[in-house]
Amino acid sequence: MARTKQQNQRMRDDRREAILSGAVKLFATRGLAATKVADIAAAVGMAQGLLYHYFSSKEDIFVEIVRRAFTRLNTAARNLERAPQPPRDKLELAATQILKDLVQGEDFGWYSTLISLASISDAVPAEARAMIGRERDVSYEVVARIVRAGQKAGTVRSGRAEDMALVFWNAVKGLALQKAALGRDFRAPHWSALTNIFFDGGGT
Amino acid sequence: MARTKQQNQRMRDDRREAILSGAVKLFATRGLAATKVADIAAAVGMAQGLLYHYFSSKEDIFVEIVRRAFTRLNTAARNLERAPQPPRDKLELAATQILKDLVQGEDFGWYSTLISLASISDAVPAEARAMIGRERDVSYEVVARIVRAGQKAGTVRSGRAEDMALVFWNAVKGLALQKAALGRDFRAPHWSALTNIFFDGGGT
DNA sequence: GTCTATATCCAGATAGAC
DNA sequence: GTCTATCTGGATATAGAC
Repeated sequence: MARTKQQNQRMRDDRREAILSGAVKLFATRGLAATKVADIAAAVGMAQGLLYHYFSSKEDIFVEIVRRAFTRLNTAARNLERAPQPPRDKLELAATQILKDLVQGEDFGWYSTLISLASISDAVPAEARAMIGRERDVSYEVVARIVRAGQKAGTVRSGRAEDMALVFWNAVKGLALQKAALGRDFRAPHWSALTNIFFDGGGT
Repeated sequence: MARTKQQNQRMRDDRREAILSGAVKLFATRGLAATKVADIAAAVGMAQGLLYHYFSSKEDIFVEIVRRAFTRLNTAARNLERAPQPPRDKLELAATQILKDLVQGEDFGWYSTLISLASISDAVPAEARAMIGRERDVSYEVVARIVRAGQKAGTVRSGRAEDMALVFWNAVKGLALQKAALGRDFRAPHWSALTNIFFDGGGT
């Protein structure tokens, strides 16, 4: 008997999913322009033309991935903010978690890298640019608020909270790029080298 | 009377120079693939075809710029290492100088961004890849050595020197990307947010 | 040295058979 | 839904006049 509408929709979604997740790494390592739709098709194992049954263009795929990247990153940031720990522990948790994701080759590094690339390029679809403009600051602000709370509690060093958040996220961004460049040769720093930005005292 | 060989060579070099410096910003903001030679020609104000009298291909221009980027960056790093200041002052000097270059829109940010992009992309000329492999570590090692000297002198916090160098340069790399993305909207952090990586105590 | 015009190639997107 | 074959546009690189 025929499949239901829901099942068909589900299969279609799964296929779109496969395309998206195959394309992330390609876009992150080569950029939008240098990634050929033939490469994406090869990565997911389908014919080139078939991609166009799921997405209307290469740029469409790209925009969808940028959307997804921000959704995940900003959701993670907001979850961190709502977590029960005291501010200092939240910052340590963020650092250790990010570093762990990075060495384990989870999505985080690819998404971060993709956003970094998309942010600087003029050669990116307008819709992606607009999204970046809207979502860009969320995670910076989350960390800055945690820092301020920690300063009030006396567990985070003094100084401009925004600046610390800026340096922290940019260090993370840089490390994600580094990981993308070096692959398995990447050696992550100890988490304390990152939290040094926030805390006095105690080395490794 | 006719120009001398030297004069002709000089004029040719100047022209090459103009092409290179026009192309840096384009490559850094759009990447190799998305930068058209027509864009470069427009930026320097010459006809598209004329570029090929000075460089044999777009990739050739790219490789030359990567070479130049490393030359400048690594020279600056080595000069820092040889400077007369004590280690702690060298690290402060590096942070303040880099941040100053970044806000003033000097070359540093573009070169840094270009190397970041070129490092992750598989879609880059083999010669550039090879150069990156050779030159990549120089500035990390310089900073790590300064950190170790500072630790010996008791002016830099304890912890793995390599990790601090890694976090420092990746924060710088991230900030350069941020500057590339935001342009004149970029607000640099206070230098102390960067040197927090190395030093205990005293916020801004 | 500099330009305009063009050959050539390659990649995105489409058509149409199965 | 999936494939192969093809159309089409655009960008690199070259040719050739001035």
